[in-house]
Amino acid sequence: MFFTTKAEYGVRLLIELGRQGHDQPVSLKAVADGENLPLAYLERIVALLKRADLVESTRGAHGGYRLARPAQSIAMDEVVLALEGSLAPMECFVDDRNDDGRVLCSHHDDSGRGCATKLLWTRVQVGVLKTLADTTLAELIDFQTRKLPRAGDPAAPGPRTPAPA
Amino acid sequence: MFFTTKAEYGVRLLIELGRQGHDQPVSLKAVADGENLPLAYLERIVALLKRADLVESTRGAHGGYRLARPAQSIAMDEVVLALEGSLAPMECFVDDRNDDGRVLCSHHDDSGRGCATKLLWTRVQVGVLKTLADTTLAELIDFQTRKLPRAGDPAAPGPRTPAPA
DNA sequence: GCTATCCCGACCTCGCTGGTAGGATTAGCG
DNA sequence: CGCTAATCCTACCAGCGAGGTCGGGATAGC
Repeated sequence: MFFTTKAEYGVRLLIELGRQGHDQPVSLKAVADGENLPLAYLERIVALLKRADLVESTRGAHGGYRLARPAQSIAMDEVVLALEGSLAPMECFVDDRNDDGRVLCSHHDDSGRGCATKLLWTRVQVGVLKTLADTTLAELIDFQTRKLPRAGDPAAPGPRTPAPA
Repeated sequence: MFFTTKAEYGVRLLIELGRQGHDQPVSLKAVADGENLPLAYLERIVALLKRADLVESTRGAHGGYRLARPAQSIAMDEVVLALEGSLAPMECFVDDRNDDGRVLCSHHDDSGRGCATKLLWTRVQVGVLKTLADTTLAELIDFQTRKLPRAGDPAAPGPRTPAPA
């Protein structure tokens, strides 16, 4: 299991924000109802996105959230990093403070020499980061709206519709 | 955290087996001592590798394990899959039986339509699988022996050595 | 038969995930 | 000026899987 539900819920939240325009904020309750997610949990998730400056909020009645930048310029590596905290494939990748004597991997005690597994995990990590960085939020929004024509829109029967903006 | 210590320990075990020849089996105790890993835990890990036909065992005194195939033909996707069980980036990827009403993701209830996150996770999964499949055990063994000249071998000072073998 | 080794299942502890509870603050609106 | 809808914040909790231990059984060399 690579990612937790934080990433799943957070990405779906961003997609919902992106589907609405930037003109008016969207309340978390609306997203929670629409996506069938627990509201209280969503609150904690959106806080992560706000701290990463991916969304901005408006408090008070009729407040809510909206994207802080256009969806085209939001890459998923930034999103997942904000939601999951890190993308280390192995525990020893998180940081260097392995003060206690536990020998989870030889990356430290070997002092860099001959750690073959680190080569492998690094390759995987770089690949994942690249995959995420190559996917923008706009791409996901487009993928979704292309298939879900906004709940009650008898036109556009097939996936061949040219997306008339 | 993508992978658990099972993958880490299992890969290091395979590397140790590969560094020894195929002529005589290597006991788990030797590996556990050399890599400083808990023996009892290693036993359970090697069982996974054996079930996947990646190693073969010899029981009794002076028994042990050895690679079931040459290291060149062992790709890491097979190894990691055997050790971790699956490589699903998200819980709903594990299998399709989501009988209970939990709404972890919309992949199911949406019946395939409009699930943008699935697009993202699929991309990541495919990328990881490809990265792992492109790395063979022989490559890791080579990387390791090139830097650790078998504990007391003043030749081969730099990484430029042409790996005689 | 002794010992080294593989084999197997039960058990345990701990941290994290996923979520809830309850409130404080802020702002539109009549 | 309240009321209400919303963001914000902190503490709490249950379940589960990771990581490991333990004890014992089977098997083969000497």
